[in-house]
Amino acid sequence: MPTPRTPDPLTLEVVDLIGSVVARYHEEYESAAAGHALTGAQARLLSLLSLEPLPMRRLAQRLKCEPSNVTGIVDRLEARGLVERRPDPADRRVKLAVATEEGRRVARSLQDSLRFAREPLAGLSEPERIALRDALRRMLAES
Amino acid sequence: MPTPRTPDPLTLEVVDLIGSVVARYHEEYESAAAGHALTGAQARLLSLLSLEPLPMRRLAQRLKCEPSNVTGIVDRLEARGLVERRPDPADRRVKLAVATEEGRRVARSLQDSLRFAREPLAGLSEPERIALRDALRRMLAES
DNA sequence: CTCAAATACTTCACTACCTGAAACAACCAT
DNA sequence: ATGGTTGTTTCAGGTAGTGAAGTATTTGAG
Repeated sequence: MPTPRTPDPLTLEVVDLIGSVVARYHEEYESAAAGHALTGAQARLLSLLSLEPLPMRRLAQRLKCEPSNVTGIVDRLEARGLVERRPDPADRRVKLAVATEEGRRVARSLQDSLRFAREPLAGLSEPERIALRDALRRMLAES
Repeated sequence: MPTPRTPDPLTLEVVDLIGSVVARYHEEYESAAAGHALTGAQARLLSLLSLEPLPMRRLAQRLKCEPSNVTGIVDRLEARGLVERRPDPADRRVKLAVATEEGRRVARSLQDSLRFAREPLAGLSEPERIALRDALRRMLAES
């Protein structure tokens, strides 16, 4: 019901800039993933697992997709020795996906190559970064 | 070669917030597209065509993918009457993809439902929006 | 305790997306 | 004229994603 008619040019420009940031972020993420012979989906899943093991079902929730889809992505990562399936001692229905040593190394290296929004941010002064942080926080607040 | 070791917590938080904005933007874009029975790729292509007809090759460049991929996406949009292929009078090799009347209507409706970064922006004052714009501009400047 | 419902995962069939190679037509420069 | 280049399509092959059906396990109601 809000969504003012005829948004002002300033707002339009900011929306456009955000679109550019999104596009740029994606490009860099995909290319960083490709640099490790991973697809975007594989990279996202592996990053999650580098923090902690997760049941397939939780992975699906985090990735906002169906569990049947996660099966395939984990299959492919498992075939490359980056991830393992382990039984959950507490519930024999669930399988924990856990990153292998190699998987964690790849995930770490991936993070390191994600320089976007680290380099560009270097061009901003501290007060500017604070202002940016606050603006982003407020944009995300109203969900 | 820059990429300072041990980035400060403020920078890390901003990077994280940008990640959230990107995720949110994508969710909303995909769901707006799905609301019109379009996939994300179809929606992006149709949006481009709603501005001007484009040769297949240009579409591939804009979408950053291979021309052979564009063929399929245009095929599916054409099957639904949202896009047409027209010969380019100036060069008989090229085919112009042009949005039909219906296609332009769908594209317009899609834009309207893309309220992200319009609603959230409403929470920011004008000086804040200007600061945000400048920060984004500078982030994108150094490519 | 028992057994029916719910939960976790996988498999299958299907569609979309995406790439790279090969084919074909049309253009263009020599 | 003709050989190289360009624009598009087709094809094979692989990943991503959904939804339905199937199996195993857990849980809860009686």
